[in-house]
Amino acid sequence: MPETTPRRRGEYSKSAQRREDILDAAAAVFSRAGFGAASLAEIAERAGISVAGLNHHFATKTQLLEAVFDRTQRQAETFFQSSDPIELLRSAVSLAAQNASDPLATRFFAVMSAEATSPDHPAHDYFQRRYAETVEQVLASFATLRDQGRLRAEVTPEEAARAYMALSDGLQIQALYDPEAFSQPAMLRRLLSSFLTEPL
Amino acid sequence: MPETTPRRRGEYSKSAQRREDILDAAAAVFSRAGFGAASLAEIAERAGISVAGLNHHFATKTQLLEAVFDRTQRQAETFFQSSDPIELLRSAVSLAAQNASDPLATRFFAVMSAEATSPDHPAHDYFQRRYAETVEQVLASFATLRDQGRLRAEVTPEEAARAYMALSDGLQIQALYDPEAFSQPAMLRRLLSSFLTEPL
DNA sequence: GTCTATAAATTGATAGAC
DNA sequence: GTCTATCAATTTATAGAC
Repeated sequence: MPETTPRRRGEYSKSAQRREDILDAAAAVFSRAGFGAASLAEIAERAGISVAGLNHHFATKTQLLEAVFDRTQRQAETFFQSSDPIELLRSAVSLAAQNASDPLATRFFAVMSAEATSPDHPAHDYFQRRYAETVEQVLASFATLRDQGRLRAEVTPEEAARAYMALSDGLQIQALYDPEAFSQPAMLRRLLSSFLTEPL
Repeated sequence: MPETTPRRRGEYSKSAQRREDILDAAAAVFSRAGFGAASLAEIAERAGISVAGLNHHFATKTQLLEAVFDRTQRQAETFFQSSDPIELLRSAVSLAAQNASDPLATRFFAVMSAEATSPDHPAHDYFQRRYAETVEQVLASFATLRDQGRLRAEVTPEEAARAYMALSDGLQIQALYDPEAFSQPAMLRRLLSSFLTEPL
């Protein structure tokens, strides 16, 4: 990148790196304390910056939380792209494997999705929309499977969809309390298979 | 009760009622804010008492949280008493119905079980023990069902036990975001049935 | 962009009167 | 058993120097 560029060399990337550091620190503190009890002082300390410096990048605590969501959202978007329903279920199992290897991110979402059930929580609308969208998407996949005769007759597509989401959320909690007790992806794969006429 | 009793008439019951009021208020605030962000001032205000008066009944915030757990524990103990495994699963469905009618208590446990996955949370040991005990109990029931040939061969007792717990926890979150979308007990009953060789 | 200094409010908890 | 008054610590956010 030549020096004629308006932005001096390294300036942007250094600032962007600082932003990433802050978001890492914020995710860690939010996941442990929840939103309300998380302190900007601790986030700033973890990020190696002062509170005033932190407030320069993110003016308010809520904006900081939203920035953490935006980032993880961008990272997750690449995960569910296949249109083949079986492939999508396999992606879900892969996602469980990723969750098992990243307890911090797992706890962040577990804590936020629980406390954001309160209507006045800053992430309430985000999660309400997110759950509604996920139900729709997974439901569509199971509906396709049913039309192909690959869903067991005892289970409706909606039941399978809500069950998948509940199993995913619930197994993460269990794994956080006892990571050695079971394999999250293996358990999820076998339970999803129990809804199908063929193994996953 | 004659006046010669050391405890004056009505004194105990009034104090006990105040305690109940405080625990109600505490459960409401803890469920919305989590433990760390819950303020004693708000709890005291809801209970119609000063903060100092609150501290007279419960010396510390942690003791207050533990008292809320103790009470709900006592209330829930009467729920799972049957030794017949099918009856125990039916009790689980009834419990889901009760949860659906009490979103405040539901959110209290959802929020606490998520944030207590952090090892330094005041309720961490409580939930870790609670989850381990529940796995054991439900596992034993499904093992009995398997021995009786009432559990589908594709599902192991441990998978069924962890699935039940995950479904229970996960469906509660979904119901908190969209209470009208589905019937929690009906969904749980049908999903549990899908693990069995006979409808529940 | 990052800092020090500071504001204004709130925190959990205690002391002591009644 | 409940109160007022108070404590020291921490909270989010801002102002202004560099």
